[in-house]
Amino acid sequence: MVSAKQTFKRGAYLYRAGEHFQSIYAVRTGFFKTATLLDDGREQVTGFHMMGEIIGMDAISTDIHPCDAIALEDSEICEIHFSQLEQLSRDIPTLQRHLHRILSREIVRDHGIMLLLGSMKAEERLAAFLLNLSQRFAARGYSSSSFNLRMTREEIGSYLGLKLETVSRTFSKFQKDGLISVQNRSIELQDMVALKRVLGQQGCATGKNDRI
Amino acid sequence: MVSAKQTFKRGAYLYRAGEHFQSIYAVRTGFFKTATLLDDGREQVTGFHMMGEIIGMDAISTDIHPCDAIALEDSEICEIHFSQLEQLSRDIPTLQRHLHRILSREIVRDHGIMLLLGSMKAEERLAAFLLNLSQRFAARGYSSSSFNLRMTREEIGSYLGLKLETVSRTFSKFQKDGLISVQNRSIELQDMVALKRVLGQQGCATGKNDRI
DNA sequence: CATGAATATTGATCTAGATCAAATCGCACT
DNA sequence: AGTGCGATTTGATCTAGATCAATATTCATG
Repeated sequence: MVSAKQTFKRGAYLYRAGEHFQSIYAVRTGFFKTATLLDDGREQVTGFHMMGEIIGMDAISTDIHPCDAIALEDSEICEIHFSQLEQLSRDIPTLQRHLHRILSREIVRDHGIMLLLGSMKAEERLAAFLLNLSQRFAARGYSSSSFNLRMTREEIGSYLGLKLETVSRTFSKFQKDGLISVQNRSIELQDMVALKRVLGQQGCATGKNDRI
Repeated sequence: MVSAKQTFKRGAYLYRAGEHFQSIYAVRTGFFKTATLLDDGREQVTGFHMMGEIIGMDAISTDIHPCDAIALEDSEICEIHFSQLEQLSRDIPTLQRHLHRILSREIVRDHGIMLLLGSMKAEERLAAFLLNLSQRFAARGYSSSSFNLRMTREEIGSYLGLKLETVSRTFSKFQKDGLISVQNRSIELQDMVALKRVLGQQGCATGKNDRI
């Protein structure tokens, strides 16, 4: 069911929008983005995916991938043949339950982003984004306060519903205020409490910084 | 597995955020909204649900409902006991596949809203919203051009990431331009082609008007 | 190592939509 | 039918973030 690891160079497509669906993919190492190409040529980023996360579940409904998945750094993935997974999960209830939880978790994650896009302002969105990355790195045994962004300001902006200039300016402001230290793609969270306070300040989902 | 129909008066809760998860629900008649109550008391609407649609799938991942589900008019629902559904879907591959498609469709739907919230402007969002409702009514055998909104301007705004005044103003503008006719909750789409053109105009997901 | 193309920063200005405010309308309930 | 509250509309103003623009930095490539 799970095929051997495959490697993808930075910039390589794991799959493309429109391709037939056959498998979901587990990121083993590296970093991916998923994105939809809009008619006018711009792209909308729908997610960033790191080690241990599953991509491709949005294709189950139509058997066609609705978005592209692109490696943001050299990466390894495990292909999971979906009908074999379904077959197996018929015999192993625990696996079945696990699959359903993973599908549902994706829905919850998306609701969190809808919340962010629908009700937070720029600083809150960036703070939520950084804290979410931090927490995911921490869960994988990496530093929660110091990491490298794998994506451009434009990709962050697309994901958060902001323009790249706004992303850049907000990073600069956070740095000026001593919340973080940025130089290019390298980020250090210097005052996580204050970052959480940015999130929690006004008219938004407080305390729910695991929302993304 | 499927219990007898239950009825809910307008305003009644089908379930509340924080409650233990046991079942998903199929809307038989009527109209529901799902919403998360934010810490500051405001609510973020995450979806509107009509006849034939399934609610509650976001609770599978944690066994706790992350949002409220509230009837917007007198409604009937069918409760589907989820572990019984899982049990049954082990024996009936077609059912299993169907369940997976439904879960995945919810993910795709959410990605559509993320797209809308992240890259469309007010008029485009409203046009997408109206066309989506229209298409869902049509699919159920109701008029695609004339229907009643079950929700307030504020709820529409919360769903679309707009303030209620903006929703109202945009409806008025559409009416002035002859695209629709509104009086209170009753809507008539008078020029669907033009509405689609609003959607498809600038820097947004054109032609993908089934996106919501 | 040089060169050019992405990527990022920063400033100046503009605008869509938020906010504040005030009528008006419509519906539920006595 | 009257009453009162929530929902809606519309106007006036304000502002966060978009847009336009110029420069600086980083990185891939021959």
